[in-house]
Amino acid sequence: MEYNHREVEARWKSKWDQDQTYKVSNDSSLPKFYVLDMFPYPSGSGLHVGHPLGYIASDIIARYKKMSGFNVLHPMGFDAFGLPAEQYAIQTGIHPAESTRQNMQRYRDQLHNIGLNYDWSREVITCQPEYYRWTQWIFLRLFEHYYDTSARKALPIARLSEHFSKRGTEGLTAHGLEELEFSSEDWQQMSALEQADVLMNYRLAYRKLSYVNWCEALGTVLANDEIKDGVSERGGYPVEKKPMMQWALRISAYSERLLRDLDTLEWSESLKTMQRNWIGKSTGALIHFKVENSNEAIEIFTTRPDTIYGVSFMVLAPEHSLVSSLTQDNQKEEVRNYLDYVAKRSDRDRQSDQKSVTGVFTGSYAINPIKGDKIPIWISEYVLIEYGTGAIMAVPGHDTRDQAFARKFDLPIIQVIDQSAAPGSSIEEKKGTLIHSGILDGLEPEQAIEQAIAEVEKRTVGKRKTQYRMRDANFSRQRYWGEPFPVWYDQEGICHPMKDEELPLTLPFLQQIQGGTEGKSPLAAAEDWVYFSEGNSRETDTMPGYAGSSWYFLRYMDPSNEKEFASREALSYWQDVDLYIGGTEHAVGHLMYSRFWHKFLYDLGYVPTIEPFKRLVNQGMIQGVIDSMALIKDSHPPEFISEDLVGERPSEEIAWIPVHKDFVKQYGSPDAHLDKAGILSFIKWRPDFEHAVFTDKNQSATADQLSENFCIRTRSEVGKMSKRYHNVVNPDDVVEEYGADCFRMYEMFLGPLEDSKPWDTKGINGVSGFLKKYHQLFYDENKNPSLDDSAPSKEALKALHTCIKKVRSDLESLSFNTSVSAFMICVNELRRLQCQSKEVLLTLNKLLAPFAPFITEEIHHFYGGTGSVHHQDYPVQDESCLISDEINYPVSVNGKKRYEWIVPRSTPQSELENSVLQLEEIKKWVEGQTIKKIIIVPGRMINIVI
RNA sequence: ACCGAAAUGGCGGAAUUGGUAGACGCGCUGGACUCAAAAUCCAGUGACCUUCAAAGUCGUGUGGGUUCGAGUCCCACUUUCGGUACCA
Repeated sequence: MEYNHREVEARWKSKWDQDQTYKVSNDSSLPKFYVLDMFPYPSGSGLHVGHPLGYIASDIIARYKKMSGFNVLHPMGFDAFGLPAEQYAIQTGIHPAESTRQNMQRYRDQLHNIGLNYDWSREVITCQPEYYRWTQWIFLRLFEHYYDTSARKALPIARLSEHFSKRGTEGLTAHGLEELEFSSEDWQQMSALEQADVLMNYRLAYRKLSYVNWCEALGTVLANDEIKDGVSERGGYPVEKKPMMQWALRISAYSERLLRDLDTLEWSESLKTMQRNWIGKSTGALIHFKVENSNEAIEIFTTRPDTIYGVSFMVLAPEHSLVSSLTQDNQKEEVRNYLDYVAKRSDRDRQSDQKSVTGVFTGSYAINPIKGDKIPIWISEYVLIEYGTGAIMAVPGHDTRDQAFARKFDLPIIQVIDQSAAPGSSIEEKKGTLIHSGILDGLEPEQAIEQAIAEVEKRTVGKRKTQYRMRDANFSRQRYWGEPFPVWYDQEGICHPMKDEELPLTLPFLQQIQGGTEGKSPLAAAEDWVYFSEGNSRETDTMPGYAGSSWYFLRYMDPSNEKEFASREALSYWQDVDLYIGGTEHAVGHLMYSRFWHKFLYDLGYVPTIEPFKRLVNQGMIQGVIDSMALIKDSHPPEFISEDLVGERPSEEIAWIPVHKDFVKQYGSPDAHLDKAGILSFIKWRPDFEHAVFTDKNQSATADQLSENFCIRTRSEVGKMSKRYHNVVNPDDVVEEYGADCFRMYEMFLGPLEDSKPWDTKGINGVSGFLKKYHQLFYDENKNPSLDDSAPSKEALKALHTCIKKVRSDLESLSFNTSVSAFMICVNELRRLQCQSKEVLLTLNKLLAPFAPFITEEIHHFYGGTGSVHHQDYPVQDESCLISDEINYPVSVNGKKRYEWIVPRSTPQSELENSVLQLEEIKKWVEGQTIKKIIIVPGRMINIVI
């Protein structure tokens, strides 16, 4: 009998909705388990087959845990504020709220189709005022707190004002941007604005001058990503580094805790390493270098104070505040030209392009505070203003970048460590003995570092410092589609928080969304909203995408609470996320910000755990294949040629035009090409190429004149699946053709969850065939039950329990691909055995339920099961069914396998050793040789060494 | 450039602590059924050598190393993917 997935799946989908099969209660005596997916941004191209990979995995785990006796929270929502909706609005005039609403509905339908067991009543949407009210509320808490370095936690800012009025900055233990020093009298005499500025220096949410990539033509700030060769990727407009007052979050205050608490998490070592490197803790010294003939000093941070005698020049970042004052008249022109050049380069370019070393001399000199010599001060793009102090002491003898710079500009390279005793070590390794280094001579680098720090501290020209690479997070966006800041500025420019009861501050509706000029945000256009009362004005920047996503997992615990972001009871029951699954692209950004917010909320006593995500797994990306046709540049009429004809043509003569995947024959294979029909579809899609000429091996003609056997090959590359490349594969199409069960199992079967892999539908027939065979086990030709109550055979029980054991251990390690193959092996075996035992097959049906929720629910009810199959107990293996009486030993000679030897399990080792040499197949290999030893690994293998 | 990951048949991938490389599936080849095709079922399928078979040799990105034994551990490299702070 044929299994009709369309009918069965539609029926159970609505039955599950109706019965609220997946509704989760906070009121339960059962132990909790919280499985979370990274919620999607609802983009205009819909869900593609890559998204569900992680969702299916978490769904299987959620169902498995539920069947194992847990109360499982498995929610879904939308990260609904974001740039694409805003850009779409600018292009089309459709309001982001509207396009986002439509996209979300499409996503919901798609997710529903896959049979995911979300409790949709807990849906969280970041762009809704009911939600972002609490995002704003958390922002106000950040604004109202500072980080106390002694208490090692966030404390109310009011304590600071109190401290200042009593003692000034004396004994201050607050994490600040700049080190300030003033007395209590100074504080009393400050104006309200001055006091506000001082406090701003310590708030966890604060305003500071930051550099952004400003594009005047687009009226917006750009990400480094959006800049190519110094101009905007979109439109090719000039981009400049512009200083602007921006909100920032003081994540740097939490560096040490973010670093230390990584040890408590069940995350992959590689991911923890990435976070550790991102935090980038390093110890060293801050050292001041006086500028010759000036009162100025340059502050630098170095991890290698031991090499201070090797400093032969200093380098400032081009944006460094001392650049203009240190530039001598005769260098002015050159410096200005250089700054113009640097302004056009992104941070990425500046770091990655290390072959072309650039820089300019300021004309000024600094004095080495230990050695006392005079050294030139240069400016170079390889020093970044955002890292450290934005200035370095250059030691070309022991730093490769400094060395490249010294070579290029012919500056002295001084060796201060004799590394001859450690051959093969790089110049940067801390191996050898200090030389030419005065008081440090003869020391090893590690000792010399300590000695040098002691020396600079003694001379009060510097001090020991632990530095973190992680910078404070920029929290302002000059965008419309984001959370408004719940603050306002008075006439003096003092920033005031709104009251909690005034929240939410809703985003005003703008008919036209436009980038401003000179850094103004689109919200500036909503004048009634901005100037809400006489002399006062609102902040016109909005919060970035990660604001809403930094705490959404807490809201799922109590999504409709209007009094709190979540109740104490809900928080104390659900605690934290037990398993979090999402893409590796969030490895540092989102995961670091969420951890920071969570720790802050912990400090304030709102959440019970120090970390939000106990176990985390990054699923790999499912990539698409991007097919492009070769267009000869500047050809008239435009000429496309087959990929195999491109041959030796220089790459600058060819433009690669992406082709919609639906036009491509043999899509995803090495033989991918367009035939005549494909070309006709292509010109219908791209009418601008209507008169183009297409050339393959045999002919060259316009579209309508092509012969039937025409074949133009395309270039295929693996890349992101995205609307931009016209290669999005919609899960709905796969579900329609093969069913959700099949789609789910096929995605899992593709390979390990954590690996990236290109999408390919070719193998899906294997899983589809499996489900058909599975179905046939339960039904005879007349749709009647084919199972009975007969006692199962020993072989059938062994097949079943082998499968249970494998699947259970695979579920714990999230190895879904091998559990699918375990099911295949089991079903093949039970078919071969013609097993008709209810005991075996209905147990197998429960085992498969988390993977294939529809077909198993159908079978469960067909055999009179009550309730949902998804509420049954998950099968447990019976080890006694698994033991075999024989062992199959591979017998190797010198590590090369020569024979397979089956012996009874009970054979003692001594007997194995004696009789293995009597085997005919082994004798011929060892005859006449001296046997050195025989290695027997019990139950595993035997190796004879000669 | 820096940080992280990956590389195994024609393809996706499998392989407890180092212990039978290629499970499972796709594809392909041959056969059965059929007038024929599709579907289904059965058998074969890493490469080389060999008339066939048996047997053998080689084989997990490249080059070295450790070991009785290396896909797995160590060193050096190549390529691809993700991230690098305003894409999400």
